[in-house]
Amino acid sequence: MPVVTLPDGSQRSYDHPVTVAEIAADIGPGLAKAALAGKVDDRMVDLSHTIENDARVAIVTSRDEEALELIRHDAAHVMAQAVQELYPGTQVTIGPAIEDGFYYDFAREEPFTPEDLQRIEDRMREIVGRDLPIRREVLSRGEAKKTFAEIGEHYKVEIIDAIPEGEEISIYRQGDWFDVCRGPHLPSTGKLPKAFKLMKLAGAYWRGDANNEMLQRIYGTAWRDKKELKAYLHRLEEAEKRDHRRIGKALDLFHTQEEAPGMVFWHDKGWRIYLTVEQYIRDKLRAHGYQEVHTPQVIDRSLWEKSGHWDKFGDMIFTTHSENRDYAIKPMNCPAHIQIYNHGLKSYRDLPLRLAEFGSCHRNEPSGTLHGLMRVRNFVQDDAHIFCTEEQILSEVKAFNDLLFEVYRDFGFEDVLIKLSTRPEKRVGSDETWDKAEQALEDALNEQGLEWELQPGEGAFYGPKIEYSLKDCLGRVWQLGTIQLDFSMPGRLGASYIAEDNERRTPVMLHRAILGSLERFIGILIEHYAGAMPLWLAPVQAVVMNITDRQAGFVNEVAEFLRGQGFRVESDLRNEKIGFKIREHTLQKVPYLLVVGDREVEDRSVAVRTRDGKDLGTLSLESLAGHLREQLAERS
RNA sequence: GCCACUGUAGCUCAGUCGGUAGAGCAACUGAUUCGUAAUCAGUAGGUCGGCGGUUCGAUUCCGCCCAGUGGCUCCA
Repeated sequence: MPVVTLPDGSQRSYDHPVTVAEIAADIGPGLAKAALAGKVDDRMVDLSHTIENDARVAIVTSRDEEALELIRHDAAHVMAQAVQELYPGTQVTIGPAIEDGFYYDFAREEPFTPEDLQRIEDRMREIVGRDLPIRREVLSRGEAKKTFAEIGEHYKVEIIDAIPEGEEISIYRQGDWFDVCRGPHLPSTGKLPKAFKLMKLAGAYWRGDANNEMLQRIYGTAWRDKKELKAYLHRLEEAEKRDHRRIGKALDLFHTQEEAPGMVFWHDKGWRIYLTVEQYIRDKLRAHGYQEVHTPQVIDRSLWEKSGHWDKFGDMIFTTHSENRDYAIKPMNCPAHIQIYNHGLKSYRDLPLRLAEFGSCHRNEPSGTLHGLMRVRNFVQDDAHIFCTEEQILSEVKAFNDLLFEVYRDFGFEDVLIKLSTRPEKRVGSDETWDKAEQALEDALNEQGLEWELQPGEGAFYGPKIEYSLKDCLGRVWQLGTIQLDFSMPGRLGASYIAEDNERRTPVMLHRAILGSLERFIGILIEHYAGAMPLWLAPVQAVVMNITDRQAGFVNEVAEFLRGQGFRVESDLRNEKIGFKIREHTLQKVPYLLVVGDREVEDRSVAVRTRDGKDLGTLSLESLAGHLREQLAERS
């Protein structure tokens, strides 16, 4: 008979199998009322779950983190019930809990409208009000399929078919409505907090396959109480204010327009950031033993046919035509770098050879994927290709990791997601080579104490890779850096070197980028800093402003002095109140606001204020320049 | 590319149940010279994303196209 161990270590023994609900009631009536589910040996179960053997048991209430997933999953069910009540004939498919909420995919001819969302939400509240008991039933595979086939739920039948043999098939019933589901669920719909909101409509392919029909997905968010919901909605609003597209417009950094979809018009201020980033990387690469090269934008189609890109990515390549020749606007730099490598005979003594380029690439990305600076059709990669021997892979990957993290840290990024992708089914190269390569990547990550995630089978056909990603302000993950081994292209394009034993060998090629695309990286930077760039990146580092016309001459003198020291400084001599100017330049996120009145002219100084509203007092020009230099060195 | 939504002044947005449109900020002009987040007054500014259709008349209704947004798929 079961002995139950509670989280505080206390034990209760029962002379009969007990349900989680009974245990909760046994502990106290308050807990019985608050109980939402149970956790038995760390597995979430329904309150009605019966415990027959000794186990560790915890009662899950709305105070527990685990309750969130439960609530969200239930919200999905309640939404599905509401939809089917309101729109008969709609089929349900799947509806999981996700980060911050839930969704459910429906199959229905007619599209849902934003007004429908309000109706559905209202009906959900009504269903919660009905306080329908939620009951679990186990069915045989045949029964389950028959049950859903009878009511015309064909997708559910497919789902049941996909459940592995031997696994229990359970359905959950609330009122007349039911769904196949592993559970667990709340004991009744009345336990679902009314802290949910339907957020948006979207299309989604059945089973995530673009060849399948498109379903209608409704996204919602759900929380333990109204306060949490409100906080979440507030967080979304705040995140929206950091959106790089919005800031890019407000700070006059760049724009895009219809005539050049997916391509960026960089304005003066945005381009200053761009050039600063580029120059920073250029210096780093030089210091780490890279050569910088530059290759043509337009290259004859025959080279892309040889490299294999024409066949594989033909529809993504922009082309142009002249005098009976077809050209590709280069979608990537690697074949061009191999052309440079191939000039002159290479010896093993030349390896590793590292060729870097700020390579402008054009790719005709599908229209639906474009997104501000994050996903564009014309972008510049901080690209480089390292030609080396198999033995050099490990040390090159390690050197790259060091360089990458050094760069990310300088830009203020600490939170990097790392993924290692290994051999896919369709691939080139021997298993032995893949073994060695994958091992080298893994060893490099482990030896450097980095946390990473394995993505088996996700590598390119030509080699395994590591990807480094950051999140944007809305939590969307964007890949920046990558290092990919390539066993295919050097051979295809005839790259070779003479080894120690005088044999001709094919080098391994490592494709690598730290920022990925400068466009995307700057997008991430803008969101990370909400437009308030650190001094070294700020397009305008300081604005000098006068209080009245009397100080105009000295303002110009100050601006000249600072520019002479290499700072990006502007002056604002407009006939406006000082408060007005301060406000404007603060909103423009200028790090230092330098005010000159009669007092400052008198002792040849400036009153220094930061964009955060901090008053640094009155400084002489020399001490101000010194302070700025310090801040630059700290990259703060 | 697929599904849904959106496209009105430089920006943010309102509006027209079909009779050629309005606010705030910005711009311009004038006054003001005022010490740390918005000085006052006036003026000007729009083929209502593009092309077609219905209509006496379309920014408004319908169709197609383009672009953007949110997802899905994709991302060498």
